[in-house]
Amino acid sequence: MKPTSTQARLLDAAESLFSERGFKGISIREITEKAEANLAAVNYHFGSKAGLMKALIERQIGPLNQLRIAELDAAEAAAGDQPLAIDNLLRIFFTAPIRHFHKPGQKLPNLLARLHQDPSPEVVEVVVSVFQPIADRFLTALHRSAPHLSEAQLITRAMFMKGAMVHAMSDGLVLASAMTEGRVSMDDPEELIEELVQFCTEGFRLHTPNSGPQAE
Amino acid sequence: MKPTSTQARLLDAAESLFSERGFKGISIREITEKAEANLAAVNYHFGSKAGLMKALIERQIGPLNQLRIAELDAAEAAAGDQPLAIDNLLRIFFTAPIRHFHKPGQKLPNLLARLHQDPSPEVVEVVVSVFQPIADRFLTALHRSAPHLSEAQLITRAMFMKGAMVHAMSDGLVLASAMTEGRVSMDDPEELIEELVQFCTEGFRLHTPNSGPQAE
DNA sequence: GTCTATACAGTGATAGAC
DNA sequence: GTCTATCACTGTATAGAC
Repeated sequence: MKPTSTQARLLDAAESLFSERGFKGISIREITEKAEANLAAVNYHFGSKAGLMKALIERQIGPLNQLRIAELDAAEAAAGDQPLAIDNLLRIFFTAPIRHFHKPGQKLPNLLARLHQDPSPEVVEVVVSVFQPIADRFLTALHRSAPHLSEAQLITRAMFMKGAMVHAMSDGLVLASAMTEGRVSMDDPEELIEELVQFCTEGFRLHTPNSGPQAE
Repeated sequence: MKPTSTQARLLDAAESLFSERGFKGISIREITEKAEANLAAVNYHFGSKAGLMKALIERQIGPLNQLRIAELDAAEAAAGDQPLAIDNLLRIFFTAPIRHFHKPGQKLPNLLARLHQDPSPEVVEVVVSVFQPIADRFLTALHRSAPHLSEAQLITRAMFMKGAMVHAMSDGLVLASAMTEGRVSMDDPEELIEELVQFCTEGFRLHTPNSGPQAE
């Protein structure tokens, strides 16, 4: 099985292996063996193991983020001067990645979830470069859609939202699957999207005092 | 600096090093060097690198979970037959760990967040053994407090909740800090607890149809 | 029991031949 | 573009000192 280029075979092999066992859990010897390439091929084509990971992440996430930004642009154009309703905004944010990744056997979200928490500078650099633009774009829109929140509240709740999404998508959900012993929590992506949209929308709508103990 | 036992020095050194750079990111040699112990000390006292991590996690999390379960027991006893209000239940769940960990320089939550996503069997075993009991306990209570939700909805939203909490606690929040460039989202733990309680309470209260597209 | 030195197979990376 | 040889490093195991 060597119908494709060495680069493509390396990317495919690395994607499935990293997704299964994590970045640090896979050796480039395993990758090159599965891809039927030489040990040095990774460094030749991608510069390093981290470079290979960055390439495969961008291959998957790049188009997805382009799609999300295009949909947000369209929705904002249609709304004119009006800010988007929070649930519409969140639906745009969640739909593309969940539809794309929420399939049986798709393990890349697990890898992404782990990368979001990885402190090594090489990994941080990749994650920031891939997700920074889309995060900025949605935070700005969210700020317009939820003007009742202080900046600290907005960022905090955006963290809650990101945590909920990342967690829900990484099917491994190691604890969850161990906890629930195989009872899948939700297998229809459309249902998961809607649950997540509703859950977070309510959270963003809430208007709470933003500091200190004070009576209502 | 060798006032304490070798075991204690190893635990302290490993905790700070793992928290900074992750489980796989730190070598036994670095740990034993910082602890002024011999390379083989880790394997002698803890059996393996994973055994050392398990010991330090249990040292920190064990008492915290005991406290949470005691508080839940007390609240349920006080409520008699009545299920607890969702916000009270969540407040008990969040308060102890956030008060304990939400301090400047405290990086253990970052490690815990990463461990929750780590696929290696050795790590999964530790995480499950430490968090399974408390997860079961709270899921049961949550089921009583939110009887309007199907089991799939309950588990799904519990995942959202866990994701939000874990994400909010791991201050690194690599993306967040990069995204917001140092603007701390929320430094008062009590404020963070209350934001998280309110955010998730609204999410659990929601009553949505639990399958298929159907008009309201 | 506790600790030490050392050996072993595995890792990512690289220089240089082809 | 590919390959081999080699480097410094990793976690682990064990023999033996105290």
